[in-house]
Amino acid sequence: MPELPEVETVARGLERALKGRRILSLRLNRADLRWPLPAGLADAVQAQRVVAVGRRAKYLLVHLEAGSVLLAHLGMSGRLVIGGASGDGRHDHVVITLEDGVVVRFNDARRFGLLDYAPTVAALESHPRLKGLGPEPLGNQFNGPALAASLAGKKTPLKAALLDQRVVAGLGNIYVCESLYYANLSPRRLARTVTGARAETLAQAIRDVLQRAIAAGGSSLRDYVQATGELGYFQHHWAVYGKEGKPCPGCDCGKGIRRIVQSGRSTFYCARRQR
DNA sequence: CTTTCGTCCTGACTGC
DNA sequence: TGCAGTCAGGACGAAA
Repeated sequence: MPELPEVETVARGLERALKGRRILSLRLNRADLRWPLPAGLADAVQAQRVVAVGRRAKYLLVHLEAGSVLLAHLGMSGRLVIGGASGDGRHDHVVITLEDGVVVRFNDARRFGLLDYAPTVAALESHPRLKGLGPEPLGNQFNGPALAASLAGKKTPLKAALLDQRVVAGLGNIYVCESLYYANLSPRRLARTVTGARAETLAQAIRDVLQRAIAAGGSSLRDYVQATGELGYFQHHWAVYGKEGKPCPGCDCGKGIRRIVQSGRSTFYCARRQR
């Protein structure tokens, strides 16, 4: 489940493999992707050199020399596999061939992911998929007061608010659970009650959790480039996510980590520590 | 306007 | 061993 740290890790690995290389072709293998490729995408990227690979929220941004940008979202199961075929190739929906024999496959069994395109960097800002996204949690715009302002008046549970990409961009179920744990805040708390020092603590917890995860992902970059496409981020150790019934690592309450369902998604938390 | 909910998709897992 | 059933989740659009 790629969230911000995983996408950041992929972006760094991709940049290392693609930067400076020219795209020779982009081939679509199946027409029934959930979000069809933009018309003319293959022609638009043809013969373009990759100048950089970046990230906005959970979107990968492949910057091309003409100033255009190829966007990729990995959804739940999406991967960008560098090199050999991924598995039996059944889910290699898009294959991009570059100079020097470099091949990137957009492989996505569940097809929740997507590719998109912005003709210019200026258009990127107002691209339908990026417009309306909240601040980057690791950027300068994100801090306690900004987070409190976004949560002000919100009657939804804090958990749901943090999953809203308009509030803060790039968090998914895992890192929301982890951040709330380290901030000692209950996922059930009304979002609008998070102000002042609480918002400051939460903003800092979000940044810390993400930075630690990126650091861990960075150490497995070598694995990422392998033909298997494995990222290694499944080996992350979480404090609460997926830990139902396990002891809370931060207190001796004995009741352990609880799992509840909010908005149809699992939430993991310590009911004693998180208030 | 805000908020909630259903939809999509299939591999991995559970239980009989 | 086999098979049916359940679960996971991001983005989006419809409904409330």
